[in-house]
Amino acid sequence: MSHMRHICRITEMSHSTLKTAITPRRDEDFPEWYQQVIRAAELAEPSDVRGCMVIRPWGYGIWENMQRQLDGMFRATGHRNAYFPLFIPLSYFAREAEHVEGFAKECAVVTHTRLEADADGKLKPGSPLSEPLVVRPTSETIIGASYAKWVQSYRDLPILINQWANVVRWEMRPRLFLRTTEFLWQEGHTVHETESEARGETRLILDLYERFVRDHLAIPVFTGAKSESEKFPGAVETLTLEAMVQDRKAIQAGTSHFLGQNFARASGIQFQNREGKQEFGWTTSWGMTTRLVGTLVMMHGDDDGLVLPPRIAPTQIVILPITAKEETRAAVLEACDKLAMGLRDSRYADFPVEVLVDRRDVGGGVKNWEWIKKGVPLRVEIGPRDLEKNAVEISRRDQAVKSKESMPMEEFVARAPEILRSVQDTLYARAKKFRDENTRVIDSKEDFYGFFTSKNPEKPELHGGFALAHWNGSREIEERIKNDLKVTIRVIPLDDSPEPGKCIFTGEPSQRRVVWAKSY
RNA sequence: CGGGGCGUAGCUUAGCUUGGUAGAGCGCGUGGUUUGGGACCACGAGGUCGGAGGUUCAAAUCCUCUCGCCCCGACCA
Repeated sequence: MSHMRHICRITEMSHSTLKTAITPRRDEDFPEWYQQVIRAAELAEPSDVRGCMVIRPWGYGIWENMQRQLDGMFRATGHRNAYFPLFIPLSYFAREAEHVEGFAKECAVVTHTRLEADADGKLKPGSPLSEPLVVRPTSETIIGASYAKWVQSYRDLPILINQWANVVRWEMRPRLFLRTTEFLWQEGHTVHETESEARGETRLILDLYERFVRDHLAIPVFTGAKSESEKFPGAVETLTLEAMVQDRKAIQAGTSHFLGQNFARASGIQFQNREGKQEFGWTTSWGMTTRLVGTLVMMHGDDDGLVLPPRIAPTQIVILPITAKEETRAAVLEACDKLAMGLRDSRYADFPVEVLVDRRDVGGGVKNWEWIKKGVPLRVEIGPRDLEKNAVEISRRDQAVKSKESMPMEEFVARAPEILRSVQDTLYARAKKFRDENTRVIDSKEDFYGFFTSKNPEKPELHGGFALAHWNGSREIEERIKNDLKVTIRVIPLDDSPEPGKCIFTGEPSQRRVVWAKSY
C-alpha cells in the first residue's frame, strides 16, 4: 500500500518535472514557441494595425538598455545624435537609382492632407499633396539633403551623426520583432574626406557592433561582407554580423555600409578638397534595430521562456518575499527592502544593479514562474527560515528552474555582481558552443546538400546550420543554391587568413570559404 | 502577392458533417481554507460564435462575399 503510494508520487513528480512553461517546446514547433515566449514574457503583442506591434514595458526596457549602451559607444567614438524628418519628398528619394529599386516595393506613401466628411458623413482624404511624401524606410536621402548644405570644405568633415528613429517598411509577412511594418532602430550617417577614412568608419562600426552584441547580448557572430546580391541597395560594400539562433538559422544582427560616393553624388554632398578642387564626399550608414530583441529570444530562450543576459535585463535581480505567515510578513518584507538597498549600492557592468522587490499579492508559485518566463537572471527568495539564518535562496535563470542555492545574505550582497557576470558568461559560452557545434566545414556538393536537407520532409526536424564552403564568387551559383535549398551566403569573412581552395559546386578556384545558411 | 491552415469569453478550445439562438479548462472577481509555492473549496462576472449578405419558422452550424491571423514561398533589418 505505502509502496503503491510511493510509485504514484514518483510518477507525479517526473510528470511535473517534464512540464515546461512554454508550449510547444522549441523542438516541437520553433516559430510557435517563439511567439509564445514573446507573449508569456510580455515583451510585445500584435496591434490592430496590420504588421505593427505594441512593445510592452518589459520588451521596451530591453530596447532602452540596448539604446543606452549603444549610444554610449557611439558617443565614445565621436558620434552625436540628431533628428531628421519622418517624411521624405518623393523626388529626394528617387535620386539614387539602386536605392529606389531596392526599397520602392515596401514604401508607404503619403498622398493627402486633411480629412473631410463625404455625403454619408464618412471621413475621406481631402487635399492631394503637390508632391507625395515617402515615409522613411531609411534616411540616406533626406539626411543627404542636409549634409549637402552643411558641407563646403574638407574642414567640415567628417560629419558623424546618428539618429534614433522609427522607420516603415511595408513587408508582406510580418513577425513580431523580426519583421514588422514599423520598427525602431538607430541609423548612423557619416561623411568623410577620403575613401579610406570612410571604409575605416564602416569597419570601426562593425567592430563596435560586434563588441556590443558579444559583451552585452552574449551573442557570438560571424562578421564580414555581404555578397553582391545581398548588399544594401546603393552601397558599394555592406558589412554584416550574422548570428545563429536555436533553430540553426542565421539572423543578421546589424549592418554597416560603405556607400562610396553614390549617395553624395545623388544628394550633391560636395566639398572643396585640400587641392582646392570640388569633390564628392564619401559616406557610410549603419544600423541596428528592435529585431535584436527577437534575436535575443531565439538565441537564449528555453522551454520555460525568455532567458536574459544580465547586462540587458531591465531587472537583473528580483526579490521574492515568502510572506506565507502573517506574523512574519513585516519582518520578511523589511529584510527584502534592506537587501534591495544593499544590492542597489553595488555596481555591475558600469551601472547600479537593477533590483525589484515583488511585493504583489500573488501566489508564490505563480509569481516565481512569471519571473522565470520573463527571463530575469537572478531570483532571490527570502522567507522566515532564511531570516533566522540571515540567508537567502538564489536561483539562476541559466540553471534548472528548480535549482536553488542558499547563501548568507552578506555574502550574496558582496557577490551579486560576480554572479551576474557568471550568468552572462555562461550564456555566451552556451551560445558559442551551440553555434560551433552546428558549423561545418564542407568540401563537397553532396555533403552540402545533405547538410541542408531534412530527413523528414513532411515535418522537418531542426537541421542544418552554418556551412563553411568554397565558392567561385558568381551570382549564378548563389541563385541556384537559393532555389534548391533556400540557403544563401550570409557572410564573406574579411579576415586575415585566406584559405585558397576549389568551389564545391564548379571546381573553380576560390580564395576563401564563405558562410552559408538558411536565414531570417 | 501565390499555396495551405485557422477565426467560438483574456488564453486554449468542444459543438459544425446530421440547423433548434453556446459548454468546458485555465485565467479573472468575491468569500473562505491553505502556504518555501504554478494550492484547494464555494459562489460569480465575462460570448450579438471575425464581419456582411443569403437560404430557413429557426444559423456557431448550410451558401456567397469580405476582413484578419498563422505556416510555407517570393522580399527584407
